[in-house]
Order: sequence, then C-alpha cells, then structure tokens
Amino acid sequence: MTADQRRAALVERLADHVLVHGLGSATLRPLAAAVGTSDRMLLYYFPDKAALVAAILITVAARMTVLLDAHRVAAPLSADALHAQLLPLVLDDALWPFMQLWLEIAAHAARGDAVCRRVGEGIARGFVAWLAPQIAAVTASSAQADAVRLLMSIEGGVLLKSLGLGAEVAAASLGHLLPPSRRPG
Amino acid sequence: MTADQRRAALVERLADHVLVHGLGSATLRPLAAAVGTSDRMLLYYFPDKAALVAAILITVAARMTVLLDAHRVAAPLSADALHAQLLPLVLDDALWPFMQLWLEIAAHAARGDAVCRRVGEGIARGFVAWLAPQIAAVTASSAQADAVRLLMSIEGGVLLKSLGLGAEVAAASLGHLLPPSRRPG
DNA sequence: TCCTTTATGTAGCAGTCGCTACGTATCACG
DNA sequence: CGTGATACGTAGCGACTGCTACATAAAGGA
Repeated sequence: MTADQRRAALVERLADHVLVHGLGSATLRPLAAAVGTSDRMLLYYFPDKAALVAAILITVAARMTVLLDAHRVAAPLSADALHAQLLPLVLDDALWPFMQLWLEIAAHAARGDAVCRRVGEGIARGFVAWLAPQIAAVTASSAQADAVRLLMSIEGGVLLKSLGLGAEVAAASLGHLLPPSRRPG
Repeated sequence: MTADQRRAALVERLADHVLVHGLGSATLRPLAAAVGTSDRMLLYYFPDKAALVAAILITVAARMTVLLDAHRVAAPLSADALHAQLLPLVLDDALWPFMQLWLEIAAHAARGDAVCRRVGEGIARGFVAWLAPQIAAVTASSAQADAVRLLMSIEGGVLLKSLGLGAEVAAASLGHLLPPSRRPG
C-alpha cells in the first residue's frame, strides 16, 4: 500500500469522526485518537491542519454525492415536486450529519475561513449542477435559476430545523402542495 | 448607575464586538479587551461564559428586530413580493454581520449548543411572527406557512451567499418575478 | 554491510481556554 | 471610627491548541 493510499484510508476514517462530532471538535489530538494514531502522524501525512481538514471535507462531500445520486429522479420534475421530494430527504436522520456539517462549513466560510469557503463553494455549485437537469424547464438557464431557488429553500429548511423548527418546515412544505383548508391549524 | 445598568451597557458594547468578529472569537479575554476590561470582570457580572454569550445574543437579536421593523411593509404583500423585497435587504452589507452571526448560531445549535439553540429558536420564531402578518393570505395558518416558506428561502440565500453564491442567489430571485425569456443566460 | 529513506514514538514549546483564589481599594452605613 | 459590602487587579491553575525537535526502528538499495 502506497503512502497516498494510506493517507486516503486515514482521511476516510477521519471523515467518520468529523461527521459525528463536527468541525468544532476536529482538533488534531482527538482526531488522531479517533483513528488510533497521534497528532504527530496526522502532520506527517499532511502539511498542516488546514490541508487535513480540506481533505476530510472533500471526502465527506464525495460521500454525500454518492448518497444524493441514489435519489436522483428518473425524469425531470417541476421545481415544486422536486422540492417536495428532496426536503424530507435532507431532513432525514440519514443525511442530517452531513447537513450539520454543512451548516458549520457555511458559518466558517461566512467568517472568512479559506478552506471552508473554497470547499463549500464547490459543494454548493455541485448541488446546483446536480439539481438543474432534474428540473423541467424550457431553457437551461431557467432550470439553473430554479435550481438555485430550490436549493435556497431546502437549505433554509436545514437551518430552521437545526434551531428546532423542523416540524414547521415539514408542515409548510406539505402545505405548498395541498389546499390550505386541509392543513391543520 | 446600578449594577444592572452597568451590566447592560457592558453587553451592548460586547455585542458590537461579536457582530464584527463572530462567536468563534467570543472568548473571555479578547471580549474583555475589546471593551477595556478583564476576563475577571466579565465573570464578575455574569456567572459563566454561557450566560454572558446568551445575554450578548439576546441584545444582538433586539438590535436586529429594530432594524427589521424599519422595513416592515405598510400593507400585506404576496409572499413572492415580500420575498423579493426582503432578500436584498438581508444580503445587504448593513444586515450582513447579523446574518453571519445567525449562521454561526444555527451551526452551534445543530451541534447541540444549548444557548444557541434556545436563543436561536426564539429569534427564528420571531421572524415567522414578524413575517406572517405582512403576507396576504386567506387564513392566519396559511400566512404562517407562507412565512415559513419565505424564511426558508431567505435563509438559504444567506447560506449560499456565505459560500460565494451571492450573485446566483440575487439572479435567481430576480428571475422569479420576470418571464424566463428576459433572464440573462 | 553500510547508508539513506520512510515511518513512528516521545517530549515539549509557546500560546489560549474558562475559571478561581487572593488581595485590596473604595464607600455607604452603623 | 469601624465594618461589611461592592468593585476590581494580579496571578495562576490545569487543560487544550497547532506544531516541532529529536530519537529511533525498520526496510530497502549500493
């Protein structure tokens, strides 16, 4: 096994830890302990902590891409229909660790963290590119705009769920597809 | 001046610092230095750091409420129209420090931070309550659902802007009110 | 066999964290 | 004139941070 392969395997296991405990706990010694090594070795395989975290985040993003692709729709849907399908998905426990991490990435990026900004922007643009072809639209650019709007709503839902408004988000999303009279008070 | 008044004045000045530097830099010694005192005194006026941060966040929330109320619409609008009016507002530089902090609060809440969860949920519910009466709807509950959907979209826009997709968000929001053919490619 | 490269352990640095113990100056009140 | 409460400075604790210096052990090519 080459050094590159060992490094990649290391990052895979570190990604597990970060998905559970978050970026805030992603400090060298706990990270190293979680995979049975030492901070010394982490900085042997990576030039510094920033490079290590970047590698971990990219690995996490790759995992989420795989999970999302399993839910790609067969034929393009209306933006509303796709929204109704995807929102429960990202609020589900299976994807929630990714969403928690996603919020942390956005918060760090907003404060100027270069790693989170760079990786996060790539992921976000990936989301748009993943969504657009699944939306029924007359032009590619309108599908793109629809994708951005859809993404805005979904990620706002993630943010609100993190603050304890998950039920309201789910109800409002449901309401969008039902006549108002059928909604509970 | 009573101790309570001095404590409140302290928090006001601390809020300035947190709005600029964020929660991540909200540690006792830098916070104290920013207002010309010592960590010792911060823990003299507050039982611990959590209580101090909670007080700061509540003060920040009160400031944002004032700013938002200055932009309350005179008569109820459609959800789309209100959205088009508010999105540029929250993406503007004047409110952006609040939004940066808002993302941090959500990220911490998502990781189980009790203070951020409690304060953040209050702010989020305040947003919904602030939005609902400004939305033209047949019933109060449908206005509430519209308010949640509107909030989702706006906060998703904040998240995407923090990752560098501010232009895409602005364009997509514009597109929502224009026929597709008039949108740039 | 020697000698370089690769991999890893041990120990520690300077700095920051939240928090606390201790001393003391000031001041209202008895 | 005491005397207790209020307000504040100084100093430090133990834990943690990213990172590094140094030693060493194994392995592979000359």
